[in-house]
Amino acid sequence: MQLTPTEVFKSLADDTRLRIALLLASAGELCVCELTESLQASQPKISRHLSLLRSTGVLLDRRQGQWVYYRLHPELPVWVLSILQQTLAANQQWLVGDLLRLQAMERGPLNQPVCN
Amino acid sequence: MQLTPTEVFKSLADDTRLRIALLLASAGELCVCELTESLQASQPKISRHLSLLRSTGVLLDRRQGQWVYYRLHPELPVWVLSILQQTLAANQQWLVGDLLRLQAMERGPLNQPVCN
DNA sequence: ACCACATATATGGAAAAGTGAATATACGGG
DNA sequence: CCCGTATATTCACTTTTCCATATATGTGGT
Repeated sequence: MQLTPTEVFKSLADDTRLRIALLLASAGELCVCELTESLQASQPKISRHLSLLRSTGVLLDRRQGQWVYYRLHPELPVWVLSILQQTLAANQQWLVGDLLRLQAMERGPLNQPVCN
Repeated sequence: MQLTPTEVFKSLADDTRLRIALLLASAGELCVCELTESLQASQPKISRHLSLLRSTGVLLDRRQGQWVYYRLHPELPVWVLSILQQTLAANQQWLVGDLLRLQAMERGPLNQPVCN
């Protein structure tokens, strides 16, 4: 994963993608339907942005049953993690709506997401 | 200066602009001709990117005689400064060529730039 | 006033990014 | 095997971004 600085910033230079990355930095792991609900965006839109973040190596996905879970790539360079956390810490207000909608989704048994 | 996280990342999501920002984070203040030489780019190209960074509030300019000096905006939110410094520290290799060309430009008397 | 240099802006075109709508694929359950 | 749900991809389109070239503005020196 040869992630140049410009590639990193390009990856995060979109409202949807930045919110996704910060939500994952905050929550650890989320499935597509949780992100779709939290960000109030169409499913294809979320999926396309996830695909981009995955292909640049920022995110890692994991399929479990019907759901696909995304998280920050565990081998993300430390400085990238660091800027994500700095951005998250300094902009909680900007994310608060998304986080509230996320909390409002109760998880089912076995901690599985409940998607509509 | 209401700088949303997305605006910040968009501002830095270009090779030329990111290099400019990191060079300024490293050197403090540089004039346009120093940036042009350091980045080996055309003057209009540098100027356009500087204009963008200035209009988003990331950079501040100061005219002195024939030269216009740019620096990071002194009222830049701390988290933005922080991510710039993290990015700089972790990617010195990526900038080394630009920095060398910068050093190679001797400044004249009164610490004024020597263009060309 | 003119000239040389530094910097900024305008113009036009090419490439890339972002989007909704439709469709495709994958999985689990009956 | 068929169906419903979750996710991914394709298509057609619009918007944005980036660039090179040309031109304009501003400054200092002669």
